Amino acid sequence: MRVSRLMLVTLRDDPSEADIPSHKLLIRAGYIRRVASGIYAYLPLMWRVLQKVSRVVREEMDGTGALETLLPQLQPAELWQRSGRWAGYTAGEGIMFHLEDRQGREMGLGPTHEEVITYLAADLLRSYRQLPVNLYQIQSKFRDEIRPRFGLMRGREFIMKDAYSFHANEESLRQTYASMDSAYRRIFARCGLRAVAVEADSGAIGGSASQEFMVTAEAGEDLILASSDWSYAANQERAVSLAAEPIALPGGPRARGQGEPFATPGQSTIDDLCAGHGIEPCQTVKVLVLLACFEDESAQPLLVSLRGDQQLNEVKLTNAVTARCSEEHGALLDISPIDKEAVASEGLLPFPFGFTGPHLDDGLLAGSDHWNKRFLRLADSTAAELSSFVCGANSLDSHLIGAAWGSLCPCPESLDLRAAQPGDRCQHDPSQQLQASRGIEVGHIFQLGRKYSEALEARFTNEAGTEEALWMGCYGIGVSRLAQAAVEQHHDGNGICWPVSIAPFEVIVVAANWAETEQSSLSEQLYRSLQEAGVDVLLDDRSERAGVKFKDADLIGIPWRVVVGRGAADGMVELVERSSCSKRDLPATELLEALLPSLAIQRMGLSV
RNA sequence: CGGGGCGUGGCGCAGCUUGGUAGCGCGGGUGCUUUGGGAGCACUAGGUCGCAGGUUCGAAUCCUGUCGCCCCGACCA
Repeated sequence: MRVSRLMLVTLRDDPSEADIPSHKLLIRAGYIRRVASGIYAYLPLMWRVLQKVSRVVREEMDGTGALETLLPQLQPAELWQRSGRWAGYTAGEGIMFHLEDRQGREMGLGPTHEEVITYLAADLLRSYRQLPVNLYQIQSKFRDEIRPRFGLMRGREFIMKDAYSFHANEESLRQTYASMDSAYRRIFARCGLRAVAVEADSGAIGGSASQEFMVTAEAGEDLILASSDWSYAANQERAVSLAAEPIALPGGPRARGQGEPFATPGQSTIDDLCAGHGIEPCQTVKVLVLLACFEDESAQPLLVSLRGDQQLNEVKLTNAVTARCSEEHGALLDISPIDKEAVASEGLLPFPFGFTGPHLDDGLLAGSDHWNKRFLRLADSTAAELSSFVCGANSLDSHLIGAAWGSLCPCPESLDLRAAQPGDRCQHDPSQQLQASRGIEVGHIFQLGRKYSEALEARFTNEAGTEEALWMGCYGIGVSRLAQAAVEQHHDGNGICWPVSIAPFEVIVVAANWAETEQSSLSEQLYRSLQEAGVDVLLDDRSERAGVKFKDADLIGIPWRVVVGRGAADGMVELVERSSCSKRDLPATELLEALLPSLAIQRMGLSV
């Protein structure tokens, strides 16, 4: 390809719409253009990058025996209703674009394809003899993100590779999951990305085990907590850790564990309370009053007890509430704090906000119009383990000191609800501390189990001749996000430094002065011989000044530059490597033998 | 949705406080000179200042509404 024919439009200034380096560079270098919020056009250079990434993905997926397919993006609501996800994905903060067709039938634009693929599996998979199978596709996904961001990082339309596997038993699922894990590591390495695998929450997709692949980068949206040797790494929403040991409350339980009231006028926060009375936050139990809203329009008040120095992990809480209530009430749509206004509009007497204790009585809910009349009571284990503590007295301007579970009130169900923090001791090795780093999630693999196959009645006949639900896994890679993540990891002050394996072109031949016949004809000759050698080569045949061409070549990030300049008369050219800036002069006749071996190695990406 | 910010030639911005009919840099076109790190000079085209109302003799500027975009939180490949 010739640069003069490439519709290359580069920008000198950073675009105002972008903040992070990769987003700025992709726009400046003429790779993408925004069409609407979170919706981008992939210009010819970008499309070549995406095709190269896709090729790596295909090769590795095909290598595991997976089958490429293409599923509809327009999907009937019915399938989503059967899996129980329609309401969660369309109501409230749901992310599915949805519409009605001319007959009034509801449809959704696919944000993911578990429903469709399971529907097909139900139709096609009948016997254990057909299993396991793993189907994948590379196509655009649609998600009405609450906040699109950072160009291709979080778009509302983006390219994803999604795969779904079906198995006769859990062991087979684990094997495919493991082979996807290693395929993913090869894919990211081949694309030149430094990526790490971290434990993850399964989120709305559901299922049991799940692992995310993170490209480490400052601009990453996710917080990773990892031990210093990286033997443990997890997304913060999933991470577990050991909380600091509590300091025992002097005096232990008082008033037979009921706690002694003391006046705490206006001290409605942990900080105020502790500062006013010489108490440590870890000696207190704070009680969060929340409301969970469900698909069936029911609402469940929650009373969550946490040790005062700990923070709630909302993902863990959401999972806990879902596990306890979704069977009866459908999808959990939202959890939010209950405030004064909500209490009043529900026709209830005021709650003692700021002075709430875990013994708050269900009687407060008796007059409720819509809410469940009993609190769902949960406690983080750090709170449950306190032998005596300070907590709200459930009346204004008063707390209790020396309260104990059992005497004050029964200890609520105890589970892990706290957010792990950087600096916490690791569970697997208390001598190590968790450290924070940021990451861009480029892949996610799940063991789904039988959630979808049961909902959509995807069954097969096993060896014993009886029917059972298929075991499923699903495996995603954000292809367009991966491409931008590569820029985030590979750029410098002059522009992008693409890894050879996913660069739109591998080599650019730059004639310093196209008007000089010696330079232009030697350039043409090298261009042809590189093409014949199977190299993806770009020829800058523009009659721009050399400086402009060098700047553009650096900006768009072609890994190798061959400069045909003053030495052309003597048959000499200059070979420049973009990433290292290393330069060497050599006879044009030796270019191929100098370049091809390096290219052959670089095309394979990082060594795994 | 809550909080913050921004919409002015293709791109990046100034002008707005204190209303008087739009300017700078880059980019585009033509010509001459230049030619290895975003050239110089000259000429030139291109904007009803997001949109709709209102105030005013007069609005890019003041007021109201509305739309769009970006940033911080929940969502996720």
